[in-house]
Amino acid sequence: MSKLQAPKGVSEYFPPRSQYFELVRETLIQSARTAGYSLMELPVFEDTELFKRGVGESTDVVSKEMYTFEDRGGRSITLRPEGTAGVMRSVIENNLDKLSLPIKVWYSGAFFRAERPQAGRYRQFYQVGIEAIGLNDPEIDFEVIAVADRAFKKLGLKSYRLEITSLGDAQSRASHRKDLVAYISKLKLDEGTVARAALNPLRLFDDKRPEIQDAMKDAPLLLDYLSAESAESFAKVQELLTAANIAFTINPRMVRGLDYYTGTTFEFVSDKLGAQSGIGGGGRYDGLMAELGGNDLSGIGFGLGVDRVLLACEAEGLFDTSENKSDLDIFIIALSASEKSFVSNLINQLRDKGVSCDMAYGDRALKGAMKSADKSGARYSAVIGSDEIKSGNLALKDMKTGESKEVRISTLTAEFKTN
RNA sequence: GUGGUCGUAGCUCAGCUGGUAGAGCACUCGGUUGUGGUCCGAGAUGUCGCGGGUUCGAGCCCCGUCGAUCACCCCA
Repeated sequence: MSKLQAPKGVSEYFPPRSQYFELVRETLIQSARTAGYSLMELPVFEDTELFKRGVGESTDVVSKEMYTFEDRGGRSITLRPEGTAGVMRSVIENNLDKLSLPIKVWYSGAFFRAERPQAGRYRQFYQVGIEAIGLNDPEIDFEVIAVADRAFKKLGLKSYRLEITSLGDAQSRASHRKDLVAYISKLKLDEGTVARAALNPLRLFDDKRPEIQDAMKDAPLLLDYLSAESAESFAKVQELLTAANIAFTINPRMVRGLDYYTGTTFEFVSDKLGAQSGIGGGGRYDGLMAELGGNDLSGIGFGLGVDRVLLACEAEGLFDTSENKSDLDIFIIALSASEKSFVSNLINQLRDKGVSCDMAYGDRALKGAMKSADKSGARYSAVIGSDEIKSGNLALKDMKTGESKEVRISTLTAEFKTN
């Protein structure tokens, strides 16, 4: 008999670390809210067809990483491997694009990919993403990138870089692809690599093996094939980033794993994380909405990996784990069993008024109870015995300074109002 | 999916060439009458990931399995 354990490759967050997970996620979301994005809460499973058509059957994500199963009604269901396809489906289904454009939404939640796990690569992982749908303005491209960058800076992240490129429009890609395929056909490659190149020749740019990188050294770059329009738009995005003091490098060899990307494409990479270093990425996706049966609207968005951003923050030592972080205003101790119900009642009333508080449960001696007060991280503590109940006063002790002052129990709430 | 490394108390780890387990931190209690964080003392804790095998005997050897981890692949 084996003991129960979590399925392979899932990440779990519990105290005390969960507070940092929450902080990271909230900071990412807050940045989106600040820029006018609204919540989109979507199902974690969708019709398998959505991802096949949206993400692309040639991608690894769809061809070998999806959690697909049949439900009891015989439908093929897939646990969402990414967020954009679901958002587009919902936008189309609910006619959101009939309202004013762009539609700006954010989402947050769990995503699923059946990969071999590794630090920073989980089978269930968390993303915060935004989508701006309906307009193709370089200003929006800039906005999306800036929302991500602002969140990272707010968290205090420093050791990361932004890489951008443009995948151009359909015409740009078609003419480049022709030359690239011709170039690759002259290379001596192993079978698997040839197969990958056949699906998407751009993928070879991303191969980390030195011999492939060497072979691709002189390959034609998509950036050199950009149409005048695409080039102009890409230049504008760079101009806006520069003006906003957002450092970036142009990486003409950057490849994204999802097939729907077009135009401006970007990736945030931490250099503290080893192999799974992408902490977020995104890009424009012309044609995705039409492919899914909607109007032919352009869109751009990103997905940020909450797990990885957390890992990056920890690697940069941004969280002081030595300090007791807590929202508690006060921790109250009943001196003996006879005062326990009085204290229980008191903290219940304090909570009604919005004061966050806790009490010493169990039958610990005063010393032990003080220890739990200390560990709770509460700002103040108070002991209540028969004297306090008789006089109606208690000694409010500041846990940082050790000083205490007399306060009437009936007006205790007032002590915390100002905070 | 491919290859490598690892898996011992809640945590971090030690355990010599096989003789049935330890340290630090954390935890609980105490250092006389109602106040924590330092100090001192005492105490509890493990089916040594799981299942087989070799052996008189295995935490140490072999096989399998589960999980983690590193790289590839891929990506958040």
